[in-house]
Amino acid sequence: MQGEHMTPEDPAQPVAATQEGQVVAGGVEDPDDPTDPDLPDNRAGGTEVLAGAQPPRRGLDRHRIVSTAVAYIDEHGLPKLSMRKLGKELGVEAMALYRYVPAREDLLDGVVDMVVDELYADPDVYLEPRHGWSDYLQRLAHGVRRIALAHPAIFPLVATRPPAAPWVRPPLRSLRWVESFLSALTTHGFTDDQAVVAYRAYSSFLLGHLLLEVAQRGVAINAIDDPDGNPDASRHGLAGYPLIVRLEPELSQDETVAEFEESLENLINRLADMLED
Amino acid sequence: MQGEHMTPEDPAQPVAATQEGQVVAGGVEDPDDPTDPDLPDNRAGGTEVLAGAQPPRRGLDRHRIVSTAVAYIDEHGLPKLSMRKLGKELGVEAMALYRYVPAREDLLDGVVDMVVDELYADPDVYLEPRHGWSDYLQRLAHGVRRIALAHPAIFPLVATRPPAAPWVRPPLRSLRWVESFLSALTTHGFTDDQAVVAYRAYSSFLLGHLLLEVAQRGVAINAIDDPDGNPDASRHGLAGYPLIVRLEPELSQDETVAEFEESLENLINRLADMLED
DNA sequence: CCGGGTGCGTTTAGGGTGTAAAGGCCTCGG
DNA sequence: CCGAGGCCTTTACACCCTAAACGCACCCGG
Repeated sequence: MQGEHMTPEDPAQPVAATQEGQVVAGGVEDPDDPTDPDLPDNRAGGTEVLAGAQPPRRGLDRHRIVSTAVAYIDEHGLPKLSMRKLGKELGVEAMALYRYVPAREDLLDGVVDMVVDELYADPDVYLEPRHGWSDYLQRLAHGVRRIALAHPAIFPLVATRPPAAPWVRPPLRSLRWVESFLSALTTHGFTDDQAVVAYRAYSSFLLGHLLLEVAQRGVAINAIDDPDGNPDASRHGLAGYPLIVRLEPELSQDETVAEFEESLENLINRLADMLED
Repeated sequence: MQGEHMTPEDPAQPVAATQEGQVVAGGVEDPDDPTDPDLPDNRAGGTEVLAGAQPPRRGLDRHRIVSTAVAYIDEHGLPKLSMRKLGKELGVEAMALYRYVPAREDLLDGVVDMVVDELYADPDVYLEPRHGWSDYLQRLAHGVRRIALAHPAIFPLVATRPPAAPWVRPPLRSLRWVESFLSALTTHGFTDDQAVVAYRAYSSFLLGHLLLEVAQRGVAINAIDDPDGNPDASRHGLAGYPLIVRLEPELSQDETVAEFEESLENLINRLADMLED
């Protein structure tokens, strides 16, 4: 769009300048932007975490259960997951799962943890900052975004589920990443207080943006899955909302990539300003 | 995601002390900051959205059902709500509800809508900007925050549930507020594009921040509700995280009010800058 | 006055869910 | 060879959502 100031601090930005700008005419919303580098389909390295052995082997263990649950939720959505279905998926009776998983709630915790742990397998995200703190934040944000887009049905759980360390405000799932974050900042000029402030601002921005993005994506996907949604049906009671009607082209445009980039950059700039004071 | 706040029928009550309220000590501070103006207990005026007739009258209608559901979720948490329980609450069999509510999912939509509609009853939030656009944004943000804090167990639904107009990106629940937002900005110097950009940035900031805040609040409340949480248990595997341990005082401090204020102000400044270019 | 709708709540029923408890099978170590 | 676990299945219970049929009380036109 317009003003596009990258952080001058680090020319080796992991993400090239977003210059998609081109939009499919007719206001049609195609959620799969082929230029979005965080979309799973556009990822180069085939990082298939789930080693789907097609024949339902007889070896049952917690990891296999949880990863099957992840795949099942990815495919059918969270509400469809039940112990019985998951058992069937594994060629086993529901009760067998209870030898490895104490309860359904616990299973969901495991699902969240496993998905969050995909960050460790992401070659573009470093646990330790190698090219400065702002590069670190950029990479981490895109890594988390990749996870969100890869598991849109699971990501809301990350935000909703009670966290591991309740006394961390705001709480995030992975203590290891909190530690990594704080370390990256405190070793790069941030005071303790500044690092904590930065952590709060960063995590709430990231969560909010991705949750919204995933929600709208889920809707689009649901619409495909469940094609009773007449496209004109949503336009029904729009009589009283002239501005929404007028701005429909802009509103229905998928600017999530650009908006994400811009907000992230702004946040980082804000943190940089904080550093100078 | 448990809630413990009563419906604000009687705001004159000071901090509500739960009967089983053995206060859990430990690192978690008291989440009820008596200086936070958005907390329901610190609110002055009476916002009696829920007309709760104490005796279970025989008149059944959709509004009464939904508002009872809101109260029930506020008190017992979302997972405890079932048609049977809600029926019992209303002195009626579960199936009776189906004359007014097509299904449970629909009921939850109604719950979200009712909670969002509390904005209209908020005397401090104007549908039209009276003191400039930035005052409008401030008031709106605090109004939404008040709702989130009044219904911590319900607010995650607002973010999670598929929206009314899927083609609005990002989608928010209330078309009326989207319209109001766009109107406020476009009549105060914003171009159409700028207004849409502002809408995106604003809504994702607000959602992210409040979701995080409500989640951490829910945790603290859960700890009271369900006192199996040994305060030392959270400190279990903290051996490998020296920074978290060192920054524990800062991290466990409840800075949500200040952080909210600061982020909101920063966002508004950013929008103001956009206006000048 | 009456008799049939009509609105509203209840009963019944069927399939689904989480999970506690007990029962079978099969493979090991002594 | 035999007992002991480990691993999975069976059974059972309580609860869930909801479709369908049923009663009951009212109202309203004849």
